[in-house]
Amino acid sequence: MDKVITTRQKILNESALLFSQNGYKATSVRMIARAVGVKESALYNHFENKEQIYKEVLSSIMKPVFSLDSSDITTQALKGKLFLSSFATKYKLMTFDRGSDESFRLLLIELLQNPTLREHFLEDSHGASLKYLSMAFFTMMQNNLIRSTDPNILAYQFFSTLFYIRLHITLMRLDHKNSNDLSRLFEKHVEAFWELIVLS
Amino acid sequence: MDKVITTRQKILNESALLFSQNGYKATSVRMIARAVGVKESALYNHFENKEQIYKEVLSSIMKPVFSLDSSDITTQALKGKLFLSSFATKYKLMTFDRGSDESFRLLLIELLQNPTLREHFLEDSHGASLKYLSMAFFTMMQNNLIRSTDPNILAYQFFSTLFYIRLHITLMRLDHKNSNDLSRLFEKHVEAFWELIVLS
DNA sequence: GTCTATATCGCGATAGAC
DNA sequence: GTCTATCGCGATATAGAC
Repeated sequence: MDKVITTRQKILNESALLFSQNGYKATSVRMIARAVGVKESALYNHFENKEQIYKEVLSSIMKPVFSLDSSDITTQALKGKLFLSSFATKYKLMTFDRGSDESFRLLLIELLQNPTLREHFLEDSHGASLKYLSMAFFTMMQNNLIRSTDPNILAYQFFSTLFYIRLHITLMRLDHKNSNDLSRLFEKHVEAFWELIVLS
Repeated sequence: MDKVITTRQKILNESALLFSQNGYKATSVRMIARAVGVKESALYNHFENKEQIYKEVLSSIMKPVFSLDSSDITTQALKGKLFLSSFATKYKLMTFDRGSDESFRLLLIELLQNPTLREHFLEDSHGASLKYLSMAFFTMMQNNLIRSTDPNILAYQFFSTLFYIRLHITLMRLDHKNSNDLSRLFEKHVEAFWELIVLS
């Protein structure tokens, strides 16, 4: 049982929440210390300064952009609708992960203000997913599973809807509004999308 | 010719840019004054305080969520692909409007941090557009222009891609990267989407 | 309507006792 | 590793001369 939450870990937890709510500048060291339950000066025993706390929070958030294994993508893609379904489910799980709202909020804010992170996002989360989906759609076309069209556009359309659902859900949850109806959008999206592209 | 830019107007212009770049808290009155070319104290002849500047900037940005005329939506929808095309073009024009990047950036940041604005957005920009598109798709289905499916999902998919393209373009432009290729995504999206839904 | 000068406050960070 | 106390700075905002 490593349920022992160290002060250092508590600082990171509370900071993540506060940074996502207010942004970097508007979150003060005082607020963090207060949330953690120690004095400001105590924070400096665990981190060099405010910026280091922020950087660690950010890096912990950037990681779990879920992994895409391109090695057996052909095999995967041949499953057709099941492939899309499983992709969407991974995305959905990520959306409902604990702390996901804060992560997503912080990611978006940083995306709009931090050039470095912007580059990472466009290459990793966005770029990798699109490439992965494009390949899958291309494979499906070659095997006459789906209609022939531009696989890049298809990937863009499929992915952008997932992203938008996630944004929508996050916004609702920030106000503690019920997002059950929205959560079913993931499945509905896959269902409807497949019906549109499938060769029958 | 009302090309006379008053100090007051210049304050609003420069503030909009700075707020969108840094957020509210991280933008100082000093920075604004400097950008405008006056001393800080002079700002207070035009606005009560920093917050009032911000509020005015925000309200000027919220307005131009482009207008949707639902009165003749049936007539419009019967045009089929042309309808989607014109909707996407309106969205595209908005994206490439002068100052649009800053507006969009500020809108998104506020969306994530300001509950009031969140509600407005979900009802106005998002809600109204989806309702509008749903009605259009429903009409198209009734008139056997497109395949029969859930018009709400269709609207969601069509709109979310437009939104994502806009986000993508905005992110590129923030780094002064070329967005010409991306701008053609609007048309490609309409083209591909129509091909998927059209009844042939 | 702009300036200089200043008041007051909250910020990030450090020193040193325990 | 936490505390109290404090420093120096930059923030918002105001007073009053021009």
